[in-house]
Amino acid sequence: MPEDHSAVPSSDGQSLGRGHDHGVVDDLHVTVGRRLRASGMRYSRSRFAVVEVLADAGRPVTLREILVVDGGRRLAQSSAYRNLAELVDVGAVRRVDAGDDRARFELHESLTGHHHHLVCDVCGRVEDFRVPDEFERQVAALVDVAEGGGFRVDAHRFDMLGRCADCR
Amino acid sequence: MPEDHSAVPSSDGQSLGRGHDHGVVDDLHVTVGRRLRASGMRYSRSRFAVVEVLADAGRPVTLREILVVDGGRRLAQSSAYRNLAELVDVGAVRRVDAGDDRARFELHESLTGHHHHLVCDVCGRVEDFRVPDEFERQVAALVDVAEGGGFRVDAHRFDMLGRCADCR
DNA sequence: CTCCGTGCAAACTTTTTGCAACGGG
DNA sequence: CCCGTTGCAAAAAGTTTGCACGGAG
Repeated sequence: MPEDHSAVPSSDGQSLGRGHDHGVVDDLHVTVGRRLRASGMRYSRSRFAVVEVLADAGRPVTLREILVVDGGRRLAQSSAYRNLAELVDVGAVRRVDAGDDRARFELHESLTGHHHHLVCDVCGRVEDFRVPDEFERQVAALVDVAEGGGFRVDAHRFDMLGRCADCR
Repeated sequence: MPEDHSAVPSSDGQSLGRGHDHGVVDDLHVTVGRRLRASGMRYSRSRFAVVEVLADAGRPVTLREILVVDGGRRLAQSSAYRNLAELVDVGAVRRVDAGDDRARFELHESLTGHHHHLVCDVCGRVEDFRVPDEFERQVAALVDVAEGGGFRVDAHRFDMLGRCADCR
């Protein structure tokens, strides 16, 4: 199921930053490969390419954007869907709901850090948005309230919806 | 576009509570009827039935749940989709994303009051969840941050994802 | 009488599945 | 060689649209 903000499903609790100069990307692939192999899967060229696209984008991307991977080589739709589902399963990718009909995907928070989203209602573009710790502490308090009511909270999502700078 | 937490699109800024004993439901229909007519539409039997289902549920419901309206009378799928789209347009209904493939709908916040959701990853059920004002004040602060970055915030959504009491 | 609203069926879009061929280890 | 992975095509699922009929105003 999509929208998983939970802790790392794998056992290698590594958390990688994004946007750094070097090394980090290698770590990313090492980590993803490890998680796949831990579930008996290979880190194939297609999967690698998918992860590259997600890492380069730095924001949730639609399936269509992912299809053009590996510098023009076109990945079969079915393979893309399968790869993404597998990457979601091993906790390397997260599915993001933007309110429209298109599925969007981003690297799992265990790889990029916890964040939220700004969703443009016009063009559908989704940008990452990090919030102060104080806010997350408030969220934690709400989690307690919900759990007191018998609901087991695994994750949360907080999105702002509106118009991005390009569409206003 | 779904997920509209914004202010009342219509001009009759009425806000109705839910779960009260009587009168309120009538007000609900009066308000919805007014908003439809303001856009040149009728409050037909089908639309009335759809609103009834949403009001009775008190939580976001799937299209399938809406199809069985009016005590067994089955509404055509196309009509349901059309009615819902129209009700969304006039600000009487809001579309809710639960992460699965099924569309869900609830009465607009201008009719039920601002709230958030508990989404069960297992059965897909969505429950309403109200949060303290203090939290919303924090949200307002974050809205300012986002707008400072050039993003015009129309609404926000905050959902907790996990397992409901029945599925844990 | 004039439109709006409805049902039915067909069309569309997005996602999933079956199957044979491919290829890494 | 074995078995995970891929591409292609077909199938499914959900949503939208075209069209003619029926009913409200």
